[in-house]
Amino acid sequence: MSANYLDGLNDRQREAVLTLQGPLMIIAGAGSGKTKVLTTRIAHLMRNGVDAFNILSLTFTNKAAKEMKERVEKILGSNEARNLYIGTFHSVFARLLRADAPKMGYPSDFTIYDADDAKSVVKTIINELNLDDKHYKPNLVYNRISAAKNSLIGPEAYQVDYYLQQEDQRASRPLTGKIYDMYVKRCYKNGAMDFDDLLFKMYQLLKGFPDVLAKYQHKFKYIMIDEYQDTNPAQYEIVKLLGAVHENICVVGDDAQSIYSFRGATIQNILQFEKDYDDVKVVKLEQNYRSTKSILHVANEVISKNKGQIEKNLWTDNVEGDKIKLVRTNTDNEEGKMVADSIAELKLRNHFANRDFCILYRTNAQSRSFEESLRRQAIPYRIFGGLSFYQRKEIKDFIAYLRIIANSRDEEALKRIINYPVRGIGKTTIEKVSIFANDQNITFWEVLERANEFGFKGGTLEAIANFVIMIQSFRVMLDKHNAYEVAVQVGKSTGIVKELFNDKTTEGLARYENVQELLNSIKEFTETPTEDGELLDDKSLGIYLQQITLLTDADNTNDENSDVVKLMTIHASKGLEFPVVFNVGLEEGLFPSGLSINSREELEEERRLFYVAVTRAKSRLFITYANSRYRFGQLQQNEPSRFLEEIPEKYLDRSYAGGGLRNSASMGGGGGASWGTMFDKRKAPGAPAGPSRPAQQEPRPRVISSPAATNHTPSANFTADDPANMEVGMDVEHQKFGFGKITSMEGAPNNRIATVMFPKAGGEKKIMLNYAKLMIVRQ
DNA sequence: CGATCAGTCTTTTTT
DNA sequence: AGACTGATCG
Repeated sequence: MSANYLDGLNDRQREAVLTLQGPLMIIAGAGSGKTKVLTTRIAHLMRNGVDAFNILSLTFTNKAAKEMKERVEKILGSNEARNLYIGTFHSVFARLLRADAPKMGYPSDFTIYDADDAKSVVKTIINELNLDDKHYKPNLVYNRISAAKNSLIGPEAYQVDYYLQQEDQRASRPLTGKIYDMYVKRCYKNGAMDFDDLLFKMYQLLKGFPDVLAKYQHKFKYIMIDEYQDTNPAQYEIVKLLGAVHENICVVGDDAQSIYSFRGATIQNILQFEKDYDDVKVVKLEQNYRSTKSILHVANEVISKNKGQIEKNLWTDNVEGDKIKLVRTNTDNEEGKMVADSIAELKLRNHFANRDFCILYRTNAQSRSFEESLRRQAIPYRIFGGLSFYQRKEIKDFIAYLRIIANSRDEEALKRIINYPVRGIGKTTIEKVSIFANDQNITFWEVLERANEFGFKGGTLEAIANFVIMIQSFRVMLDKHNAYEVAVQVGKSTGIVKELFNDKTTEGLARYENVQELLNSIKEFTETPTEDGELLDDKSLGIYLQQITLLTDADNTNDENSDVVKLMTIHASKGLEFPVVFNVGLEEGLFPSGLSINSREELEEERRLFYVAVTRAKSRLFITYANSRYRFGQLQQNEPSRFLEEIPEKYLDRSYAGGGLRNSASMGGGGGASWGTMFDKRKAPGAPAGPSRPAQQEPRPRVISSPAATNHTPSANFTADDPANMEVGMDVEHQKFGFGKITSMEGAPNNRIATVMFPKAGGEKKIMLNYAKLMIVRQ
């Protein structure tokens, strides 16, 4: 009865929680207790008589939604919270669309295409138009389509939009609009929506069907939106429509943490919220409960370099804490080693657990050197992001069967498994089916069903017929059996499970286990009733498929009890916090990304990203960068990131050498051979080697290949030397060309080109030192 | 038809 | 360096 859940709030937080009516904007600085405010506010609404069914709460990740629901339940001490409409934009809209999709000609259990499926459709269309897919890159075209949808521009509008047409002309891809048009029609024919459709179609539904709009306007009397700074125009318009009647809209966000513009998000949504409604109340949460003063100082300094922010002053009562440790290494591998050594040492000296550490990088590709070094130290780790469980090949293959069972129009799924496992339906046949389907304007599946009418004969016809019968038998089964039982049957009938079981390689074993895990997850799903008690029987398969498509890696694998070091991109770390954070790869071209330094807007977004990275840390923060690293197979020399210059020297500790076990960062510069790590990396293949393959107890990292990818090098101790040290007259070794002598040298200091005489490899060759790997044999 | 191999191309972040 | 594609051979 008593509202003692209000007791733990500070004044600002309480004000936000108590403001229930009218438009409200909460500017929530990093670590300011945003989730607490959101959940308490929902609880407070419910305590004040608002029915959970009338509250819509949109979050950025599924995990955040789940967490909020649990916390509301805890505050209220009841399970009423299960009736809240809470989830990501995409998952909530998918659920709403299920009810009304037929109004727009889609099946209610429409398939949701993930980015891979969507790109595949785009590619098919590009090929059908006989366009060169090297000019019309499916990726680029798809991104363009995606951006259009997120701005609510349909194919018709796209093709008459002067500005967009100009852009496509300039990129010499004038037919992009045409592809867009065909893409939309093809998805429709396939009974499928892509990620962006979940927003676009939702908008069209509300716009095109006033009764539906009225229904939801009435239903959602209170709307809350988290991470508002990362919403796009489509989301903005939908929210505006839904909230138009009651105007009880509460948005929460932090303009300083807007990092998703590449996905169509626009920071303008939050900057202009005050102008969108009359009498907007603004509450700023400025007290940070997460980080030390040192960390917060750095964060504030960094973000102050951006222009046009909502004014705020983030402060904390926490201790001063250690200075930020700034560490420079020679190479990316040394960076990895330094981080792993430091983790080992901190565990030893300060009794940190593995789970207290997080390594944050700008791009997924950077994980490699950390994986290697952590393995060498036998420190268990887990990579978040990248492929989600459901995007692994073996899982996607299996799921493709379920998809085609649930929706016979799903051409992408069909093409994926029509010949997996091999059953004699090859490329030529698929091509033919495709052409018939397009000509007759029927689905791929229908052509298969009526294969004899289209002139297929002999073995091919038989193979098709058997396939069709098998899929039909699964569909029949679905009437009396749940999704799990059908899935098990699929595994049996197709022979997939058996095939994987018989593959005794490490990868094969992992794949087999993954499929078993998939079956378990289906079982769990079929045995758990939905939130609003929806009956699951016949529809369950379609709903299951829709849900898993919207899951990300970070959503489902976040078991707090596993004690592992976490690795992820900064984007993926949004909303999380860790006692010790390593922010790595602070180099020009990498962070800020070389693709984002050409406009003020892009650069500022990179800076916000850095701000996000810094504010993830609770007590200790390391920032690292390397003089050189391999990128796309080439050795690159990098300048330190410009962001580092923006941090006042007084907040930095540059003396940290890394782990204390060995000084891995012998300050580059002059002197020839240095590099403490030069030798331990490549224990010659035959050498007795210590823990050559540690970490058996690893928490099953994703299926990664080759633990110790040893290059088959001419010399056992081959090491690429720093180009800066090379001079005319030196004897050198090249991985491919063998031994040679440098006869002359040219080019700019940072891009030197050596002419090398290789007696055994056809004489003189010009070698770009930044790219090729040369080792100095004799100076 | 399908598996293997060499040659080509990429080059940010993700619901 | 790694993924992907196209060509070649069984």
